[in-house]
Amino acid sequence: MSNDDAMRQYNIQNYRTPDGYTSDIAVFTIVSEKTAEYKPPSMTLKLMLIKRAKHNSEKQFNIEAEKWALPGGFVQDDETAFEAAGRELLEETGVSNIHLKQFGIYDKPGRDPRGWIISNAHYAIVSSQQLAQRRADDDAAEVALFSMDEVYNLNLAFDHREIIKDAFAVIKQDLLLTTVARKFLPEQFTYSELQSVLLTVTDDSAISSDAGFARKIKSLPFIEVVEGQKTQRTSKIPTQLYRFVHTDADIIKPIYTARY
Amino acid sequence: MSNDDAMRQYNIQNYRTPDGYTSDIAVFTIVSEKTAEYKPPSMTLKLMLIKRAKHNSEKQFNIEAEKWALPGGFVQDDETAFEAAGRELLEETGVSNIHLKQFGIYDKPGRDPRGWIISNAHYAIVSSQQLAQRRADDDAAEVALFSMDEVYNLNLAFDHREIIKDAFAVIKQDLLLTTVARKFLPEQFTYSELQSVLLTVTDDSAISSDAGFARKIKSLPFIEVVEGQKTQRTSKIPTQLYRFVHTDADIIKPIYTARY
DNA sequence: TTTTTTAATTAACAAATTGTTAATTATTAT
DNA sequence: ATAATAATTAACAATTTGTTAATTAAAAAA
Repeated sequence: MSNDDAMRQYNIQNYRTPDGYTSDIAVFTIVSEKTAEYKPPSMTLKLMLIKRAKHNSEKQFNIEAEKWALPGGFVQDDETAFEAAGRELLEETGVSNIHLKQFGIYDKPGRDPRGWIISNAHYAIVSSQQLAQRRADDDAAEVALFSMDEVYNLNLAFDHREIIKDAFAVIKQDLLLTTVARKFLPEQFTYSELQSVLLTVTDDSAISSDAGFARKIKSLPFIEVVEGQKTQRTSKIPTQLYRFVHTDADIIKPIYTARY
Repeated sequence: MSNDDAMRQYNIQNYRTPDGYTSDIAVFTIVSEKTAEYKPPSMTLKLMLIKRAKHNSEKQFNIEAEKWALPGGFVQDDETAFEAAGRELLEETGVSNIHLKQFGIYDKPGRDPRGWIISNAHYAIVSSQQLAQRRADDDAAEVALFSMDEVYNLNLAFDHREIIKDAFAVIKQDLLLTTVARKFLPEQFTYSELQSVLLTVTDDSAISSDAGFARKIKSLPFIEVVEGQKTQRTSKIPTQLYRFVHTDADIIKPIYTARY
């Protein structure tokens, strides 16, 4: 029997099929507040949300209108949800070539009043400079950035509160267990800039200690000194620049061999 | 506008919707070969696969027949894929109350010749004792366990080669970065039993060193000594038993504070 | 009964790393 | 010239690791 035969055979079965497949994106950025010249920045991790418009482009009332929501939309039949996330991020914010990672599926029956709709959730890392050029599209009345604390006081659409909670947990974990922090930093960075990024998600004393972290960064196998490159953007004294080593293999340090 | 209105409005849109939503499960087990009395076991991580039958229960030719595949099936509209995974695992192997975790989505257009079918992949951890009582159902002609090496020589259905590759990477990571190893062990275990589980996915010398690991296990905050409990199942000399501490909070040890 | 064998455990100790506080450096601002 | 300050290094005790060897307790063999 050919696959076509099998397909026809499958079609006669009376399974109900999903009413839609959406791709949602938790867009993270780090807002770097420069308190003064020659000072390391103070960073805050923020999530971009859109306020769903009252009406859609055809002047009809929108579902879950006027609630805050993750950007996203329906996946087309010629693309993956990952590709859809990239496309929608471009439509929504005008940015491309963004770090994207799939992190969860939301498929609880009844989660979307429009029917059986499966949401595939991703997170994105966008620099605040890139986001500054964002533009709202038809469906998005308003765009804003919220800190972790602020998000939980909002009126959120669908099950986006749960998705956002998971997104924060995943980005926190990834920032500490992978080298994804590089996506929040320029190609070359100082120890205090990397430290600031990590301190947005942890208060580990081994990371917050300046002397300790400045000593440790030099022995990390996935970071290298950029010889002869210094900057004065974080202090009066010219400061050493570092970069992440290009490597595909990810580091796994077992919890069984760590110090406690 | 009510949600019902919005729903009607949505329905008139002409998006194509998926033709199916499936839940697949990578069932892992550790086969413990007892080489002799009073010896620690030698363990191998194995994946359970089913050989797709030539015909289905209605005597029709099966799609991707006679290839090896992950167990799984269509998600129903009144359940999540996670729940479907549990249900299918019960139908397929007769085991319930199994550790399950969602790890990936496979949605590339054309991945399934039957149409636009989205696969939600999970891994399960089942003891080999539980699997021993497995039973094949109508769709599964044959069931077998394969080591990581063996799997890659098989003729695998759909895109299951890719899913399995990811499943092995995820279970390896989880075994080393979480306490999920407990699911492969009895409630109380010796240091060498835990060590054997970990050595199925790593050759880290800090774990393979007996003296080192036996010393280290006593200082891990998520493992505790079971006072006064000893066993002789791994050696002539009565050996201390340990257990995982009950805790929900997961341990995150940054790669930035590890030793290299 | 004595000896051998073996996994678990402890001991021992040098080497490496960390935690911590203080000192030094290089530059800007006053 | 002096004060201020982030980065960096120094200093050193405390902790942890890597490593090898010794010890323990029970079973098996002689």
